[in-house]
Amino acid sequence: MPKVTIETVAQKAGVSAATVSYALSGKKKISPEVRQKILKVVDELDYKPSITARNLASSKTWTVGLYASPTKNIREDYFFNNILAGVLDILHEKKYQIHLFADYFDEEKKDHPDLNMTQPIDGALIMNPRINDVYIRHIEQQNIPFVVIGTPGKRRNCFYVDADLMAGYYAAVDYLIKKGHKKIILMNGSTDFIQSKKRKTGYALAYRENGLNFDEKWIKNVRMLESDGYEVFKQVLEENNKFSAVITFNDTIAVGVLRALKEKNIPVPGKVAIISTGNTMITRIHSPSITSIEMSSYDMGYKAAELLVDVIEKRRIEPSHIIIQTSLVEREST
Amino acid sequence: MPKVTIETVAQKAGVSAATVSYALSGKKKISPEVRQKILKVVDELDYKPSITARNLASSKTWTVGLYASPTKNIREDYFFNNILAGVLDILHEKKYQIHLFADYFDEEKKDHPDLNMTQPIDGALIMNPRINDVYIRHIEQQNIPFVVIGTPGKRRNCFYVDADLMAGYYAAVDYLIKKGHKKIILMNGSTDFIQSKKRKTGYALAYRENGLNFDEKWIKNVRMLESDGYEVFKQVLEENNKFSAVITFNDTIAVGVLRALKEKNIPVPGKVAIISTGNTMITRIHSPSITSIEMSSYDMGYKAAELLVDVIEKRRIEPSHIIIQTSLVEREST
DNA sequence: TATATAAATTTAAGCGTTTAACCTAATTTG
DNA sequence: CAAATTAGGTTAAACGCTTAAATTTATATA
Repeated sequence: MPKVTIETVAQKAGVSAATVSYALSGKKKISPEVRQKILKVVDELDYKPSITARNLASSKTWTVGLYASPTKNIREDYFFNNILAGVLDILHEKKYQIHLFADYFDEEKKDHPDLNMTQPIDGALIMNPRINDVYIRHIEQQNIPFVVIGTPGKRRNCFYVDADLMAGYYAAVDYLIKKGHKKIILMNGSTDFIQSKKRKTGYALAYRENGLNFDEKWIKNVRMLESDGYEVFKQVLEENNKFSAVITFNDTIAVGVLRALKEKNIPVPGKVAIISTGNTMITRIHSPSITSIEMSSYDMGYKAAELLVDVIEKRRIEPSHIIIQTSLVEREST
Repeated sequence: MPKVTIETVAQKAGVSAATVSYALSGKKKISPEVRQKILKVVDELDYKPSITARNLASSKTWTVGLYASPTKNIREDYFFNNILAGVLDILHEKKYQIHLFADYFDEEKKDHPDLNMTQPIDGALIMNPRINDVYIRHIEQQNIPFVVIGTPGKRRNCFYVDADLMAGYYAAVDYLIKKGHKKIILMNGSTDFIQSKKRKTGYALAYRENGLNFDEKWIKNVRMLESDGYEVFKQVLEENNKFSAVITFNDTIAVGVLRALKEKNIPVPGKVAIISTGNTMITRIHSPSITSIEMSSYDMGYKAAELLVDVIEKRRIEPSHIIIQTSLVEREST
C-alpha cells in the first residue's frame, strides 16, 4: 500500500498540505468544520507524520541526547539507573524524547571524544566521569545546548549539575576521625575520573581541619566492580598496615572490601569501620549493613534534564549550576 | 557564522554536492585526488552532515527504538541494566544508535499503547511485561521491524527473545519438592504481566509431576519493589499458614520477604527456604545468600538486538524466536 | 580511426514536512 | 458606504541530504 503523507491527507480532505499542517499543529486558526474534516481523514487513513521530515523542516527534534557509559562496568551499580530514572521522569513531563549514546571509552585517544552530536537532538546531557577541559571545549564547538552531570573539568563556565562530593567526603572522614580513627583507607575511583579529585580533597580537608596528617599511600584508585574492590583490598591487607577504617567511592566496591575482610575474619565494625558511597539497596541488605553517603542521583538526573530543557528553550542563557547536597546515613558498619 | 552544508563544501572544493556525498559515503568511486581535496575541505570547514536530512533522503536512520519502562519501579532492579548493557554492546558493534522510549504505562487505557513509532527509527525492541495480542497487533500495524523481549501474548508469530521461565520455575519448584517442601508460596508478579502466567505454569507443573496439589491461595501477585515484597509477606505471615518455602519473581522481592521473616525471627533456611529470580549481586551479598534462578538478562538484550538488526537488514524474514535457558544457582537460603 | 566500454562527475528529482508571505472573501469600523 | 481589518486558506520556498539517470571524459577494442 502506498505511503500516506500529508499530501494524501490534504487531497482527500480537499485542502492544501499547509492547512493540514496547521490544523494538526494548531499554529494557525483553522475553521472548525475544515479541522474536523481533516481530523476525520487523518483517522481514516491512519496518517502518521514523518518526524524526520518535521525535524528537518522545523529544525527542532524534541529529543535530548544522553551521553553516558552504561556498559558492563555499570551493570552492578544503581547509579546509572537512578540518574536515568530522574532524567526520564522530567523529560516525559516536558514532552522530550531521549536518545542514548553509550560512549565506549577508548583509552587510546582519551583527549578526542567524538561526541556524535550530528544526531538529531536539541541538546545533550553529558555524563562522563572523565570530562576534562578538552572535552568541554570539544562539546562547546558543536554549538548545541548541553548540561554536564558531574564535574566539568576546571573551567566551570558551563551548565552543570554536580553532587557536593567534597562536602560529603569531608563529613564522612570527619565523622570517622571524631570516632577516633586515625588511619583511613580511601578506595577512590580512577585517577582520570574528575570526581576522584573532589573526593580526595574532602578527605584531605577533614584530616587537616582535625590537625592530623594522612599518607598518600592510604589512597587507592580502583575500578568500578565488586571484584576490583576485593582484589585491591586483598593487597591492602597484605601490606599489613594498621588502618581502622575504609571509605569507598561506591557501594559495590564496599561489598568487595567487606568480602576481603570477611575472608581474613576481621570483624566489622569491631576492627575496621567502613563507609560507602551511593546509599543504594545494597547498603541496607548487606550484613553488616553499610554506613553510606547518600548522593541523590535520581535528583541529579532530574535536575540536570530540567535545566537542559530550560537552556534549550532559552529560559536560561548564562551558565549556571546546581549543587546537590549529600548526607551521611549511619548503619552497622561504623 | 553561516551554516556549513554539503553545498558549502562542494563549492569550496569545486565539485558538485553529489560528489561530496559519494566521496563521504563511498557508495560510488571518486578519483583519489578529488576525494582528498574534498576530505581536506571537510576538515577545514569542520563540516558535519545533518543526520536528519540524511535520514529523510535515505529513509534509513541507523537507530533502534527501545520501548521499556525503566522508571522508578526498576530503580531497585538490575534487570533493566543488564538488558540495556547487552543491547548497547551489540548495537555499538553493528553501528546502530538507540532511542529510548520510556512507556509510562497508563492503567486506564491499557489496551491502547500508543507506541510513538513515528520517531525516526529503523526498528523497535519491545520490552513491556504487559504485552498482549492487542498490543502486538498495534505494533504490527506500524509496519516496522520489531523484536519482543519477553513473551508476546498468545500469538507467537512474531520475532521474540524470551527466557524459559516455565522451565526455570519447574526446576526450582521441583528442587524444593524433592527437598521435602510441600507448601511453597509463590510471590509472582502482577497478573497482567504475561510472564506471571509462565511462572505459574512451571510451578503448577512441578506439583503435578510430583503427584502433589497446590492451593491457588499460595500464589500472591506483588509489585516490583522491596517494600511490596515486605508488605505482602507480612500479610502472608499473619495468615499463619504452614508453608516451608517461598519463591519470588525477582531478587528485590526476596529481600523484602527475608526482612519480614527476620522480623518474626523465622530462620532461613531452617524454617523457611527461599529462591529468588534474577541472580543479581544482591543474592550473593545478602545474609543468608539467596538461591536464585539465573535468567541471563544480558544475553537476552544482546540476542534480541542482534536479531532485530538481522530483521532490519532483511537477513531474516520469517518470524522466529530465541529461548534463553535458565539455571538454578544454589546458595545458603535453601 | 571510428566505436564500444568504462570511469568519473553532474544533474535534478525526490524525501515529507514547516512556515513566511501572499491572497481572497467576509466582517468591522468611522 | 468605502476603507480597513480580520479570518481562513493557499503558494511556494525552504530544510540538507541521497541517488537514479544522464552526461562528459578517458580508455580499451576491432
